[in-house]
Amino acid sequence: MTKLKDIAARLGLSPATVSRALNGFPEVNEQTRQRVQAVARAMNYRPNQIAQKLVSGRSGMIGMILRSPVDVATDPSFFEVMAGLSSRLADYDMDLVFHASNAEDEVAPYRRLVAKATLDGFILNAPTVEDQRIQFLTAAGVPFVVHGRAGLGVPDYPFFDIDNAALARQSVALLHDLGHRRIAFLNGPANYAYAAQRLSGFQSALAARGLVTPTRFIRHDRLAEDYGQRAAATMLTDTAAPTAFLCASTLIAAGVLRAARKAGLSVPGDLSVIAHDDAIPQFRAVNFEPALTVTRAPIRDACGPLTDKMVRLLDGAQSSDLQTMVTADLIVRQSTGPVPVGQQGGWNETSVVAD
Amino acid sequence: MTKLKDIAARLGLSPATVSRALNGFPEVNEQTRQRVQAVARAMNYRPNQIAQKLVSGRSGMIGMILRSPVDVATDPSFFEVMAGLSSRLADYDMDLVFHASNAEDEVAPYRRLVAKATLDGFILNAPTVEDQRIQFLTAAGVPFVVHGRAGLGVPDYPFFDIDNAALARQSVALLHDLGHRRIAFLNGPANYAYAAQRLSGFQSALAARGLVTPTRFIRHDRLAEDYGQRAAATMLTDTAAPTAFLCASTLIAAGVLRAARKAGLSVPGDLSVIAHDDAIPQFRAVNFEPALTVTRAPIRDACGPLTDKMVRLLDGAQSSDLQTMVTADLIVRQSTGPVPVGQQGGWNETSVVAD
DNA sequence: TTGTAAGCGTTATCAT
DNA sequence: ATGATAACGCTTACAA
Repeated sequence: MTKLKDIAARLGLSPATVSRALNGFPEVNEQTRQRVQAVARAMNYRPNQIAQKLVSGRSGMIGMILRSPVDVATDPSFFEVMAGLSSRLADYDMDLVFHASNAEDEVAPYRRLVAKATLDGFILNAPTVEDQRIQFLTAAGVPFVVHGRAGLGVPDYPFFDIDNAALARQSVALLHDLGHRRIAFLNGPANYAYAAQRLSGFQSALAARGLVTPTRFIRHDRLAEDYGQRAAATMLTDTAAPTAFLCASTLIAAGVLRAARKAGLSVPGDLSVIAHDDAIPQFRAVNFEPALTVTRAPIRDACGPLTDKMVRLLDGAQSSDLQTMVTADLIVRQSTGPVPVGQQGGWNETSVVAD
Repeated sequence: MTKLKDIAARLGLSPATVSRALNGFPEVNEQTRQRVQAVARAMNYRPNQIAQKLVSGRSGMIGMILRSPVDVATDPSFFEVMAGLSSRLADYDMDLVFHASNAEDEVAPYRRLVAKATLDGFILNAPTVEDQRIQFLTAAGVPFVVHGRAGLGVPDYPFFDIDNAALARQSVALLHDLGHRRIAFLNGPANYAYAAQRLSGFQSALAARGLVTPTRFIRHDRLAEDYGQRAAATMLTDTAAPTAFLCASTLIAAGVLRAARKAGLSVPGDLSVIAHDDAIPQFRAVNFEPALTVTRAPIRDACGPLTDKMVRLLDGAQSSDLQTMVTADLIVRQSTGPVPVGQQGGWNETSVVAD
């Protein structure tokens, strides 16, 4: 391993000058800089990050912790996000450190890693409504950035999120404009913040239009195909069955389409289906039969912003300057259409009570 | 952050003594050690890993690189393994650094990270028959440990693997003893070493018993349910259909069971199914209907050994002392039974040629 | 514009 | 049994 001293010796310079030349300090002679850079390249010099870290006080390592059984099952995007983050961090010569927590205590690994003080910060995924990790890290004064956000309002930490409430509202608006009055909602697990946010948007959009959806037509579960199928199958047997389904993911929508097919219902003739699409490569909504109408916000778009926020946070930026909320695109395809004739009636308060 | 100097000052000792006391050097007075440890705990002292690393020349970081689209689809165990490894490494105060490579050049991230010289070594997953990464790291002289192994023989690097050839032989033996003569093999992707090894074991076991399986009954594809279903459905229409299926994973077996059901065949009455079971929580072979006969080797059992090997390798152990091959357990359940009467005939060479 | 020297927090080599 | 002191490879005042 060539070090600063070696290349200094080779050029008859001091290590300090070499360091300055390599790090773009303005005062060094342009000639010397050229020579230094040339020799550095020739000797295949790489700064020793450990040494750099010792003096800078930073480790250049960002932690990301998987909630072990939970995330794998509920968050198919986890991988995608990790891959994106690691490559973005690499642009800053930073690394992503991976750990896993078990169900018993999701905060434990944070406690351990914070105590070791080896990491510069954490990136959190899939926050829950009252996220323990956020509370711990806030109290500990450790820098972190959240992919998503807890609660319904604007929190006081850096985050990147899509406007989940708006996305539900957009979907309801589209369906309502098509004449639908009985809209079911197959949401994600209730403890996740995004699900709470979407539910809130869904409810407020309904209320604004004088609609109502009985609680038996609002479900919370893992983003899986069989959930979609089973829930839809059940709901479609109802005497006042939904004419439209809003799905938390394309996977769930796939299940709904399957249930519709089995029930002999055509989409969008008899039934409209809309979903939120995280644009995960495995499940391309365009390829659905029929092509799926979606709200779309590619999850990989979050990686760049999250990384930038992390870096800026470590450089001392204010949390309030590191908050981004993007709105999802509404892409109308073939799975949504006008409400079938004779199905224009809505649910009413009594059916809510009756539930 | 309390440092060595602080606690030394507090006790009127030198940092050196404190370091020795904390690191269990035999020469320090037992009294002093007690005092030092007490104060260290009281002051909540944590050694600065960066500083330790600078002097030791080690980073304490092990790299693991995901082959981006490929691994996610083909290797559902990747997560499980990463989680296991990270927690085992934590026992040694080491961390797992995650990166992702894209399809274009799977070696690129290794090149980059090796150049940075930040990591102590790499753990490789799912080696292919002629693994580029192994070739590169070997040439570069960088420590690595492989989960699995390339090729059919014993390589010259540290690895932990199951005996894939033996596993295929065990399965064939069981089926053959039950009278089966027409055994199909739904293997994993052909480029993976484990698939090549299993194929080799499969072929040799057949040969040893004077059996033959035409190539159209040996398939290679992703470990997915629909692969199992489609392949089985096709094969079962053959005039000399297989009486038994050997599947590379429980997922594939699930597909085969589905195909059998659709074809009106009972398992194990009309058809026997055996699979290899990596014991991934999502797909519990016991819960299959009927419960699946499997060769079983929990993938998480590899994490401890892999970590130990890595640590010992870094401590200078010989590669040849760091090679483990375990045999899978054969667990006979309800999906295998005697060959149906009238189906005892085997395939012959001509049907191979005819293929 | 460049060099000298101190320091980041440890561990290891000498002394004592 | 303990203490000085010198590393580890780099950055950064401060001097020149």
